[in-house]
Amino acid sequence: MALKCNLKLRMQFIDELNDSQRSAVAYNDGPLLVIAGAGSGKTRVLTYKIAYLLTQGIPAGHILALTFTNKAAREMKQRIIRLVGEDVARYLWMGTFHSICARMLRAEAEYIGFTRDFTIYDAADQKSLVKKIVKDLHLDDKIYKSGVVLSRISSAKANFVSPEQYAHSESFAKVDRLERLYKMASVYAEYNRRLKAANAMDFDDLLLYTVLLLREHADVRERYQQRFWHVLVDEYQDTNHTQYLIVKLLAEPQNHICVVGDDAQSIYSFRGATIENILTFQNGYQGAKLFKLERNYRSTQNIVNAANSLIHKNKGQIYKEVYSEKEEGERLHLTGYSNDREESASVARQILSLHRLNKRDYEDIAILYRTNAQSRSLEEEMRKFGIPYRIYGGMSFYQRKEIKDAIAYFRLAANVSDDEALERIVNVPKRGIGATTIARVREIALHDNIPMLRVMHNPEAYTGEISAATGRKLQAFAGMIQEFARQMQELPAFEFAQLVLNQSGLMNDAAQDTTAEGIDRKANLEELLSGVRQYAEDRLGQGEDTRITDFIHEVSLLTDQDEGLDDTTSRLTMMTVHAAKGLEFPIVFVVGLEENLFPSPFCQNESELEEERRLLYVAITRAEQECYLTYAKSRWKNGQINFSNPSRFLSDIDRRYILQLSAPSSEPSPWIEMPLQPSPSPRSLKPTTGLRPKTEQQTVASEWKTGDRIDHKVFGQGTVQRVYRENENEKIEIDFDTKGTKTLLLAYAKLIRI
DNA sequence: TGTCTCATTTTTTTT
DNA sequence: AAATGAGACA
Repeated sequence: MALKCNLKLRMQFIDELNDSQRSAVAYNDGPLLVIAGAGSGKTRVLTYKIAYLLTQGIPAGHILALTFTNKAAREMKQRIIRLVGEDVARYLWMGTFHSICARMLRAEAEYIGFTRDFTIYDAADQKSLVKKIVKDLHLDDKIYKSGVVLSRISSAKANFVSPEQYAHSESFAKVDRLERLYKMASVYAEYNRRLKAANAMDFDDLLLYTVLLLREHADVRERYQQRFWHVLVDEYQDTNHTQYLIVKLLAEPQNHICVVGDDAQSIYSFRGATIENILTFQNGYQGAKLFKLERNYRSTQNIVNAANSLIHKNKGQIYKEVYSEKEEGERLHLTGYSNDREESASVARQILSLHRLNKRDYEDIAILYRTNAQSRSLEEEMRKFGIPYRIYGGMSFYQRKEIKDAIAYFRLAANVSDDEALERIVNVPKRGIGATTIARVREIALHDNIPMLRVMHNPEAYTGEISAATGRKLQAFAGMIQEFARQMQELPAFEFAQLVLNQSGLMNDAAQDTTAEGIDRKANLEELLSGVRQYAEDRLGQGEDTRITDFIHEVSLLTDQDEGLDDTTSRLTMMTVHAAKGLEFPIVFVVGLEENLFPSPFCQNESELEEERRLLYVAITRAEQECYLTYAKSRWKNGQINFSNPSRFLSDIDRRYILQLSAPSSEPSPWIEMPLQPSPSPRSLKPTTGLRPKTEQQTVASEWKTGDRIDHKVFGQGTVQRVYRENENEKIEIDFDTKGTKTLLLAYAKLIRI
């Protein structure tokens, strides 16, 4: 068996690796730093490195590989399985820092004063907690804005700075003084205290507590050090100081460590990532060997050269000259438009033309932008032109209100101290427990230092503060949760989820609501149930029944990159540049290349500007064959028109590699007809966030009837032809006088009654 | 307590 | 343009 793998691998060594890649894979004499230029086969090196170690007889369970996304981990594992077979690769420790840390922390929870069912607070939980703290400490919420406070806390945690150290840190205090955040250290301390009281961690805590665990407990540390014979880290340029400490603690004392990264692609410093980790690697690991991968296998020469000319405007990087030996290729196309609508429309038109005339697959095309908000106008134009698309980011399934509510019930049953989950659902569906009551319960809980649920269990103890009538409601709720907590131990995940959705009234509440949203909510809850069932089935055969806690733990670490892409239609991809990291497409459009957008208006100092430049470098180097750059002279932003100049980065790119085009006329090219078929598939359309029913501004199809005159943002004025239902989505068919075409719009299409 | 209306704010990227 | 939050009122 081993021999067979060895042979197989050896053949692929010869076929698929170049000299530098091969040396990096086979080097086994100490710490290893691989600087891998864009498209130079970084993932391939890691994959082969791991496969190589496996064929050397290192058991999979002794190899730890840390990646940036769950998706990257999954894909790498698949590739390794293809090289060495599943039975060899199955036990690899492979995942994001966060998921691996969570796994260790749950196993060792009691060492750090948590239980193994601790909750991971998401961004919404964090925000609501910070708001409460700011209020309780009588601070001004205009100054202590939740976003600002959280980014300060996150930055402290990314640098492994405790609240005590924060209070004495001159560098943190200096920044805080500028923002008048004099009490930041107290807010941070209280925030941590309450997370711990709730048996909860935020994302940064997963890393931070792992360091504490390993540092404070020699027995645990040694156990893991003995488990991980080899530690490999992908995207090392985007790790923060806390992650550096984790890696160091795990890799010692043998330091069989291999990190791979590209300083030119470091784009997460806003999240605490520090390029220092890569720059000083050789100081931290004595005798570390450096390999550089400089040959780009992805893009044409023009694309690589253009990207190089851009990135060379940055100072302070590890010197490397990325080159391509592919064909010269087309120059980058640069086009300016008078406004964002024209930009979107022209991109859509060009994509339609690439598809129809050049026979390009939609799957081969991506549109990248700086901010998620830019997707909206692009989305409208794609629908107008009947181009199938997929948008990453924005609101995902697990962020929908009804799903978060359902999961909050699960969370509370699993962790009765989870006050954020409790506050979320204590009155959903309505139980007559209002804000005043909740505030009182919170106050008591805080004072007695117990979970809110405990207070609700025996309200008689607080007769002065809680009336008997209210007390009964609280007790009923607490009793229900207690019952859930009990059932959770006995029932398998799916049965439990079903029970909770029914007995909590969530499902019923959605079913009663016959508006389009109600129908959607019910469908989503059912989808959640089938998701739970699917999850449980996938894990069956491991012996035990899957519990709901396994499901929530997994879900709380999911990102929208990880969501099911089970449809097979060829679709155009739209995403932020950040989300595109690590991906590649034959054709890439980078839109919105303007001052005050890309680079972002928020960054003022030179180093932040350099990060934006690296971001554009990442964007351009996603392209294999063709790259289109666009900007608009004016753009809608916060309900206002903004005028701006082309991005300064455009002049950083050597003119030799750019083909500047004048904006085409806004009329459609004669050879491209408007599509006859309705474009969007229901799945790809997400309801607008926080859609409120029955307001004047937004409306749903069910509220329209045949003959209504309407005005649509894109299509202009028209008449409603008919309203009907299909696949749980209501559709409305409209005849637009101005265009003379019939078009289908989804229920959530934005319509204005005349 | 719940619902409706009006005013204010928004500044990016995400595990 | 749209989401959030505070205040009025039933």
